[in-house]
Amino acid sequence: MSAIRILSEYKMSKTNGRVKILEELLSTDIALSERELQMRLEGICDRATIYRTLKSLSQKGVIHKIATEGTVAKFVIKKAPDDHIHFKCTDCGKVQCLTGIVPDNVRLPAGYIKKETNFLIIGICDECAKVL
Amino acid sequence: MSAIRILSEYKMSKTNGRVKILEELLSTDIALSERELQMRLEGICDRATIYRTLKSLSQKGVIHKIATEGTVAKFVIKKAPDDHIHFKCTDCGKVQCLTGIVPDNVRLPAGYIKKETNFLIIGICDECAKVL
DNA sequence: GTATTTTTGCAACACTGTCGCAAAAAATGA
DNA sequence: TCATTTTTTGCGACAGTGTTGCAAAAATAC
Repeated sequence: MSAIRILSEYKMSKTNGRVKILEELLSTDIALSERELQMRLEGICDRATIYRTLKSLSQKGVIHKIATEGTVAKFVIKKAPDDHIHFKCTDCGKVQCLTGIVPDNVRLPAGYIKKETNFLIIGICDECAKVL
Repeated sequence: MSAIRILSEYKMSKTNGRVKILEELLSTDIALSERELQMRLEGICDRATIYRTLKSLSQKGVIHKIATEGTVAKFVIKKAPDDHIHFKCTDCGKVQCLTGIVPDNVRLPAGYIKKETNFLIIGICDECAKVL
């Protein structure tokens, strides 16, 4: 799916900034923060624009917002099914989707309604563990 | 377990602020942010003290730091086993532990090392769902 | 191509969390 | 108990995140 096609689908104007932000997100499996996006885009657009775009895209369900233990939120394209797990490496700092691992047994108690999940495991990724 | 006893156990000085913060956390199942603690403590101590106390307590494993989708971290006394799930209600904003629900099937891929988990389900809690 | 709608960039802002440092409080130990 | 040592506090300053109002600019509609 191309950036432009996604924007069309959700009836969002195809501005330069949005296209570039989406292309950047589409090009990686690693979750990016606003700041990391800004670095990669080399000032193609303003901070506020990036925040606004990320907000729209996550409200429309195109990307997933991940709360990590720090202060910053990170964002990834939604490819995997909804209840998958994210992994944050304390060594290299990368946040990635762990596709294929869906936690079972997460039935909520009676009366609770699920809207969304945010499952994060913090530890050391395979790459960094090799070097240890 | 009393606040003072916990502080003794971890060899932390028993200052007024720390005792009150811990008592507040012990008195509820709902996760609180620094801000919410400050409101409840009515200025008994400084912002910085609350942050420092929360940091120490979570490093020692007395409380659990929960990253919610917003910017703020929330904290609860650790009662339940480590891998339990937290629930955030979008209606009343409360974050609570869901004891008794431990997700199965969360084996990490080869090479990954788990340190900590942060499982959050976002939705509507039983109390708020009743009123809908 | 012009009119309308949407989005941008900028600046300002509120808020979270951290830190250094001097003053204050708690622990130590005779 | 009181003096000494150690730890913690409060304050102010700070860096970073995310949001917002508004005029200018860009994209869409006709």
